[in-house]
Amino acid sequence: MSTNSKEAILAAARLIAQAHGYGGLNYRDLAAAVGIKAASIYHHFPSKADLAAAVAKRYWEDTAAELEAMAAQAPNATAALRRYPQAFRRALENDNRLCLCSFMSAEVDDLPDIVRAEVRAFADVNVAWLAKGLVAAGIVAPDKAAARARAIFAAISGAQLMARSRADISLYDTLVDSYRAAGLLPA
Amino acid sequence: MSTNSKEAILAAARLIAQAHGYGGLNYRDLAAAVGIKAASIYHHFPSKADLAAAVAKRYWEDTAAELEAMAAQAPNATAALRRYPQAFRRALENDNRLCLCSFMSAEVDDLPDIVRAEVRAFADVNVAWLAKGLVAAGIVAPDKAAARARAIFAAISGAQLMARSRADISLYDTLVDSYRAAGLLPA
DNA sequence: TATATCCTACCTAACGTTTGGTAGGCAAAC
DNA sequence: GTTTGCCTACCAAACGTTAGGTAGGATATA
Repeated sequence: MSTNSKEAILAAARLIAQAHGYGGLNYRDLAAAVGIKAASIYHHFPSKADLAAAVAKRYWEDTAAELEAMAAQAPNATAALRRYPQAFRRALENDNRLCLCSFMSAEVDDLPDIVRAEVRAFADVNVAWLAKGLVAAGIVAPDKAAARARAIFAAISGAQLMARSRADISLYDTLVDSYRAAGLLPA
Repeated sequence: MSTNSKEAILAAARLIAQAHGYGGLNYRDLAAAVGIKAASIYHHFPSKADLAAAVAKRYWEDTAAELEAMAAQAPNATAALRRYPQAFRRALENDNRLCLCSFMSAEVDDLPDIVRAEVRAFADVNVAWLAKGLVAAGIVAPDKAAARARAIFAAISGAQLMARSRADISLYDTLVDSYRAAGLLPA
């Protein structure tokens, strides 16, 4: 259980923070989820801020890898873009959880600086991937790609938030459909 | 200061919850903001859950009144719809705050039932107003108005969340512009 | 080969602080 | 003379964090 514990802490903390936020993440529950004692977490992370920053960093790194894999597997840029909402759907599928960085965006005033930086990196990763895809698919001109990418990211985040508040994953699907029908997402 | 204190508590609690959420709302800071002692809050509200429910209820009541006034003042339904994003912009203008119910939607797992019910009522109020306006403006058919209204509400919520995380109100404006350009909102 | 030293991973126990909430009193208003 | 509004003074529980210790494995020295 050498390096495994650190990874287990990271994974469990992510799940807790996706359901309860940074403020709702506490060492006793986290330790219990991992199967160790609260004080033992300090062997792996010097503080809650460092832990949360590591969790958020890992979160956007995993998301970046997932999006790259999605782009690589799709037959073309349009098909990859069409699958983008699936990435956010998975959090809802996973016990009605929220995107970690949506939750932390709400808590931004109470976040340590190092955590806030990682939360912003998550948005940057998403926007960059979307912008690249929008240009490759010929949907928008390169100079307008970033703005459209941000709009898609924000709208998808909002859809996930609303669906979560009702614990209704089909609501997420119909919201995505509405975005497509309205022309925000490629149909 | 008879009924005034109760109103002052309600108002101060709303501002705190819009910045720090339900979990971040605490009696000592709230009392300090009002200018009384923490224990005195219990004279007006029997518990934190009751206080938060009252705050959320007042929040959607105020929003409903504000939206009705907006509809009444606008020359037509399309003009009223165009002003909808202004309602959410005001929270950002007010020290980069978030919609109370967006924050609480994220915290939904940790909310007392009576609070959760009021949070959902807020979304219902917004969706109903939007749906009515969309039909009146002839933008969508009556049977599709609710779905489109939900999409607009979710997208605007997401835009506010993203803009808040960057403390950048101009980002909110460009997101709204993008929604208009894409066809989600009436241009 | 035996032993001394160090590191890793975790523990128990407690720290000071903050949390929501309670008990009881006191002054003014009705 | 009871109700209203707020107070002081607490409380138990939970919070992030620290101190100090233990068991076992790796490494270096004799």
